[in-house]
Amino acid sequence: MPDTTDQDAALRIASGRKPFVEPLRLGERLREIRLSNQWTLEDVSQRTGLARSTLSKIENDQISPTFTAVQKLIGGLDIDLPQLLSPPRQQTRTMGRRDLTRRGQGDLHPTPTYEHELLSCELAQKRMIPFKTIVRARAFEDFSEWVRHDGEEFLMVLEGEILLYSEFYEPLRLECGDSIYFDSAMGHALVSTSEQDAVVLSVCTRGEAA
Amino acid sequence: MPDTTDQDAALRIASGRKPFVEPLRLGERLREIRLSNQWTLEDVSQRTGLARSTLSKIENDQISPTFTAVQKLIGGLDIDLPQLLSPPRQQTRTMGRRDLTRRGQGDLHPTPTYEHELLSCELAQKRMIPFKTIVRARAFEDFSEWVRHDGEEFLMVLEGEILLYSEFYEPLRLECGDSIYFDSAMGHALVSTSEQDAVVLSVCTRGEAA
DNA sequence: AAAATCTGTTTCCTATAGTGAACAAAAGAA
DNA sequence: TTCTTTTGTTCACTATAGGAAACAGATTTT
Repeated sequence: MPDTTDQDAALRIASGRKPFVEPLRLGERLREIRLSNQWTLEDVSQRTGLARSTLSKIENDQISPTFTAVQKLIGGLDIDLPQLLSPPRQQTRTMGRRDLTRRGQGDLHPTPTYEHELLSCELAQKRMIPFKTIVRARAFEDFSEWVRHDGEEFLMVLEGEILLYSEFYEPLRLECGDSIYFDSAMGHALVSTSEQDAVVLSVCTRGEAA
Repeated sequence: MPDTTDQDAALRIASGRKPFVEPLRLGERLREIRLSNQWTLEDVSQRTGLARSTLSKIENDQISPTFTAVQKLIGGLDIDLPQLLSPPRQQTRTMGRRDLTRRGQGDLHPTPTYEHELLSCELAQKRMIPFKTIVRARAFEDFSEWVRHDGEEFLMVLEGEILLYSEFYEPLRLECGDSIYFDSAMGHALVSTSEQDAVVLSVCTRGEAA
């Protein structure tokens, strides 16, 4: 055995890393999730493909689920593993915030091509950025280059009609009520094709998932 | 089963979460960690308390380790679980995806109180879930309990007029064009107050920040 | 009320994860 | 070379996880 081991052990202890993993009451957590969604064991069974009995045993810590079982769990319950393992539910579960924006009362940010109206802009630390945009541009040439930003964007046409130019696709005609979801790192640009300027509602993601 | 469940189910389906979890080459990852530390199977056995043979089988994907085994692994190797599971760091910097939904062409998911039309539901693994909802409910009593789900929600009234009931606030009247952003873990419920059923556009966040 | 349906638990049984020993291949040590 | 020692894999066996069905308690129906 190489010396590495001892040294690593020493470092590990020195680092103050918890030498033991806490019990991790997985069963407890599972039941918590199940009940909070008001699911019965049968429901969860349907979702995960695991037998009722198995689920019962897991919840009562009578068995230690196989990793494949855990995968079925997180898949079926549509949660991710950290969520399943983080019983510390006291996680400053930010909840209760609210930000109202009356029609036309958003923050205006005009540009040559667009006129943005930022919605819900009093709320910081949010994971989505909603805004209403009046599309002034009338031709693709109005843009000096692609609009491009990290994350994803959802967009619905509220008024008028637009042409969505994008880096990897042919231009797409969108009419009132149509919507589209796309990766906003892909270059994109909107132009109005209707008589009056078109109006679209957009929502972008912000920040980055780990 | 309360309405909550239906909506959650709808959202889950809409989210396009892959029904199966990918292989998750845990064995490969384990070997990677082991070799990078220049440990032998015996070393790891010492550290984790698992048998050499067991470790070998895990590395070769011949067995699916028990959750207790996984705990021994992360404890003994002094790593945390995400570390053990995040070898697929090749995270395709997804860009270029696109999903168009023409007006009225979304997936319908009716419930007693709402009629959801899921938008952009062909795209899996997205960070937002957009949907258009016809609000059928006419009174708060139509709900058996609060609608509630993790994450945040943005909402804009497209047609009609609604009353937004929420757990921590007084009911709020929203008219066409008004929008609001709130933590959706806070109980909430919408009712139409206009002649015809109101229509709102909602976007929810999904997934969990680590 | 009884009957029928659900809930969660428990009882088998089988499928499989985990262990120790045997194994073959490689690496030193003589 | 030959004899050890150490590597990883494979075998045989035991321990245990997972599933079908039976179970009892609660709830709903009739």
